[in-house]
Amino acid sequence: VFVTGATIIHADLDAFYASVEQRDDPSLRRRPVIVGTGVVLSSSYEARACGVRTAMSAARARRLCPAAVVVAPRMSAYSEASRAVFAVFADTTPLVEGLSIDEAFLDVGGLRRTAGAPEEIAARLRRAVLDRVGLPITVGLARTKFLAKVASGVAKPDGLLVVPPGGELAFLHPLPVERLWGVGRVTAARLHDRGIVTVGDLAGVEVELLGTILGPGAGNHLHRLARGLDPRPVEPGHRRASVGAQHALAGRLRRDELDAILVGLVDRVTRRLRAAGRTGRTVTLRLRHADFSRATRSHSLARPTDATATVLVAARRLLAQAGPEIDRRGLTLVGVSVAGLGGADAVQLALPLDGHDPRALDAAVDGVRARFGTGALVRSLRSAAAEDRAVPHLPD
DNA sequence: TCTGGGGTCCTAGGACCC
DNA sequence: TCTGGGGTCCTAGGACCC
Repeated sequence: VFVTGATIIHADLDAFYASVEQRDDPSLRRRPVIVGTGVVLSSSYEARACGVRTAMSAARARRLCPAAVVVAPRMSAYSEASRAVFAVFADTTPLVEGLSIDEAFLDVGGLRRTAGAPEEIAARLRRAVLDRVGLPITVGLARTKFLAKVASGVAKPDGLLVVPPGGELAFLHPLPVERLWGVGRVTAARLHDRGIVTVGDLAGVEVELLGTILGPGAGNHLHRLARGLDPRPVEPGHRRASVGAQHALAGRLRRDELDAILVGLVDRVTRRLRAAGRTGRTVTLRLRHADFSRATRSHSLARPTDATATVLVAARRLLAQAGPEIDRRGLTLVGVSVAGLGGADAVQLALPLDGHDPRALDAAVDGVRARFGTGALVRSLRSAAAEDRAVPHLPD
């Protein structure tokens, strides 16, 4: 058996949005802070002490915590803080896999000679994020991604927890099943019904029985996790697979108001696609009814697109298709997303290079990038590939 | 308790293909 | 005419995550 040390870090900023607010406004420090005026998007640990939780209505949060300061979210400030933190990650190791705006996996194996032991790297990373960005961050260190993630969850806030190799099951088995990544309200209730409360209980259940409770896929997955088995490597360069926007509605709307909202959503999504140099094929309309039931309608285009008009036509058709259901049940949320995204990687692979002067191609590519940015470069490469031309046209 | 906005992954049936 | 075995893609729903 080949035993390796714990080299995978899960780094997770504490109460991210609320911490950015406390960093930027000293009067908020050490006070309960709630971010979000409709529902709670994030809350400081001082607010959590009163029982405030994410996704709770802001009204209830105020009742629980009358002393709290409620602030409107500032998404651009959070994006900027996220970029700064990911820059610290990138200075630590090239093997960074972002999971969301405020968390990532880092593989620090192989850095022992240049950067020291993983424990030292982890401690230094926490200090660097605090010094350079001014935000508290919790780090879990373990042999697998899953265990590192569980460790950071247990160590929060402002903590560092190492799961020593060989000590994985002793760490894992006393924990409640809710700690497992992928066990939410529904799965936890199903497990509790059968007396499965801890991860150790879960590990003791036959995988076949677990399959009958949760379905074979989820049963197999959780059974492996409960025994500490998770071979997934840290994969840098993960790209998002969809781009969406949604809007919650208050009360009944006229048709033209609904269409105006739809246009706004499609515009937001396609702008973001174009800014990222991405295109997508599958347009999905997301609906929530007055009784909070949900529905989706989707359509796959013949070709990927980032064009507002193309996506809007598809979205309007899907909305018309859902019309009768909307009339019956009312509508409280509408969303549009585009998935099946292609990008630079796929385009580069599709470029025909045989028989062409690679220097001329490089010069053209560099020219587009320098003058028009990466997004325009990707689009021109894509159109070149689609028409089987080696050298992309420069955009107007 | 009364529910925002952004995502990921899995399952399952049906159409269609070889 | 009816049929096996293997596969992909599309659509819809649902659980889950931050």
